[in-house]
Amino acid sequence: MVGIEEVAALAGVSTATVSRALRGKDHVSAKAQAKVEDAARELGYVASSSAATLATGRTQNIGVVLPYIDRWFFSVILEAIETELIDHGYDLTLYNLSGGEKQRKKIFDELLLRKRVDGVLAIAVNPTESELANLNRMHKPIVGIGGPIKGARSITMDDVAAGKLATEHLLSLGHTRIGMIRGLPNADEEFGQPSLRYYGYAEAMKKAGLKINENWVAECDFTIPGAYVVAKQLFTDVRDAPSAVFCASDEMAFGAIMAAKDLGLEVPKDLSVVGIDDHSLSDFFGLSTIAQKPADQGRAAVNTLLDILSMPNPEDHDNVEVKKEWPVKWVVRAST
Amino acid sequence: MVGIEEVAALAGVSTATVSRALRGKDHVSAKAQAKVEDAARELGYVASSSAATLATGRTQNIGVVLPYIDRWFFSVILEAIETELIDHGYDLTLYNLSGGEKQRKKIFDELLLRKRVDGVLAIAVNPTESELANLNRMHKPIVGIGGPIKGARSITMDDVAAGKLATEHLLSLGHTRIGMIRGLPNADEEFGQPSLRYYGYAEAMKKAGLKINENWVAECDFTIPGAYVVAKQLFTDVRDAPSAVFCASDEMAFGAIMAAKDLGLEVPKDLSVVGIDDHSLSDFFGLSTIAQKPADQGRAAVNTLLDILSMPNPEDHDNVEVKKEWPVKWVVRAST
DNA sequence: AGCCTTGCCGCAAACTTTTGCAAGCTAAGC
DNA sequence: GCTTAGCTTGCAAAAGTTTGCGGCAAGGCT
Repeated sequence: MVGIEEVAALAGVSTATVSRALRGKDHVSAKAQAKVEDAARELGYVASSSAATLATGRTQNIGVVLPYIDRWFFSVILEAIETELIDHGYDLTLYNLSGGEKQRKKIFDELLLRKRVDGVLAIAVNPTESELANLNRMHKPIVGIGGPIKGARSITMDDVAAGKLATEHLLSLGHTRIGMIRGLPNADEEFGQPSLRYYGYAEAMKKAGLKINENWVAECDFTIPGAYVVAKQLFTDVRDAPSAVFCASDEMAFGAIMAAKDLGLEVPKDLSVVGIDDHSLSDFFGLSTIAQKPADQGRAAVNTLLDILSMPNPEDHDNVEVKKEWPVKWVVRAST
Repeated sequence: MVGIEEVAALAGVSTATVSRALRGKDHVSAKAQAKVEDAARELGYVASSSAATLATGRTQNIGVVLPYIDRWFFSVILEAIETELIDHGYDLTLYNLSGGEKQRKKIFDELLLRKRVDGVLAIAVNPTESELANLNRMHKPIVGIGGPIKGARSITMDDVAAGKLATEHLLSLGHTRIGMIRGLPNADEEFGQPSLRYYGYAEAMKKAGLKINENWVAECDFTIPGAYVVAKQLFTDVRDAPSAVFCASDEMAFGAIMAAKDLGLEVPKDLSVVGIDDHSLSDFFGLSTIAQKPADQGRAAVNTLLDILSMPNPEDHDNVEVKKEWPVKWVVRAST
């Protein structure tokens, strides 16, 4: 293949000058610059990134670790991260944890340490202490999204506060018969979001002096069909049904709204529904919800990580703010 | 950082032996093997992939190019590809084309050519001749999914046949008043799926001796809300509404089903609906559809690409079957 | 005219691993 | 005991780029 030497020969300069010219470094005269650019274009030269990595120690590549891709939150965030990284001249290599414990071990103990990435973005993944120690040893900074990583920077919303906020919104509308559709507590979410959002709900109810009716709290996975089934049960109990329901995610709320419709209930006349996420379909369903803007979170995480990487000496890394609490925003629509 | 020399020193062998032992190559005695493994473990050594790439010319990394991530077809396929690649010891680096023409040029003319990937998987992306020529020049094989790439291997379903099949299903049920919700013809899909599926519909109608009623063909984007709006119009025209509708995608079909419900129509009594995809929610909606199994397509594409890469001399690459027509499968549920 | 400064450029080392080749060792066969 | 075959091992070159350092040229100043 055509290497830097061929370009140097054609341009009549040394490889050092070619390297400097092509990366826009100082100390290259305008005419040398032009000659090199012409030669490179003519030969169709592009530098080998492995050789560049070897020489510089920088890969210009970020590893992204996440448990799912085919879910709203994750795919939105991934798309945003990818675009932001490309804009900054970085590549993205993807590690999906869906392959179980063995695969996770391989990813953390080998793949991320092989000088293939400069840093790591962990989305809703909580590294163990030893995983974190390994990354530290290799000077690979990590930034978390969707859950606070102990000892690392992370961008994450306060799930308890969000649950509380959503519930208080319903309370402020005068509701007292408030139910909740929450995630399965044993779901393999690494940070226990299913429970956190429930705690917020419980807290708000308690503060308002209301007791929680256990018949009004249902558990299911974070999907439309899951919520549809439990919601139908929840609303069927005519003599004692909630007048409002807080769903731990927007997709659950969609299921709840569809269930209500199928039972002949009108939203919000007979039933108010709120969710958390501001999913792309929430507008369509007229769902009042708490926006967590995953794309913005993703971009913020990228920039935090790139800030860390731009610090020349690793000991400065700790000067970066350890935890950014992500602001959430109310979006009130027709469902309340 | 700890390199291969430290390991060699600790194990009391040469770096050559360390390299061979750690990669399970022949000609290493059992005791040397053990010593090396112990030393490597003790030092926490993992080989630098850039140095390995430089020496071998193989990156063990595949570039995946796609236009969207946050869409059902793409996220499902991506998840499947990632898992399959990891299983085969490959990494995946992701290139998202959402950044416009400039970004696309950068990706094809630089990023993919830098010896950072061994091959390319293009999902619903149709490379130009010059993009393809560049990849060829660099001996980077490419395999396409979701559309036939001229001059390269691809895994793709026959969209015309699928459209025909779906329409014939409705015909076989006795329907004659068959409408279609199709994609916008100017949508920036690279292979014109929106039109292809319509052609299949048109063909089937013609074959059955039926004329297409232009009032029964609506255009919208490939989303639930988009289809909901046009479906509502389609079904409202009481004196002359279709009795069945073929939707170019399952998500459109969901929108159509919801619109029908909101108009008080019963599916399938008053209206039959079919889609294409077998989306994860299709079961929930009881939608009859044509399954295209994107995860299987993704895995098949990975294996095709890896087959090509395993051939020692590039001229053999052409012996790989040029185009695999992907089989589609009927899934009949309650909507017809 | 000579000296100094400034700016440009090239030499060569360095980054870390893989692998062809040759050499060394062991064991078996005569 | 010697030869030979065959396995194991080490040496050193090679992969392609970046970059510190020193050299050189040109231009300005005295």
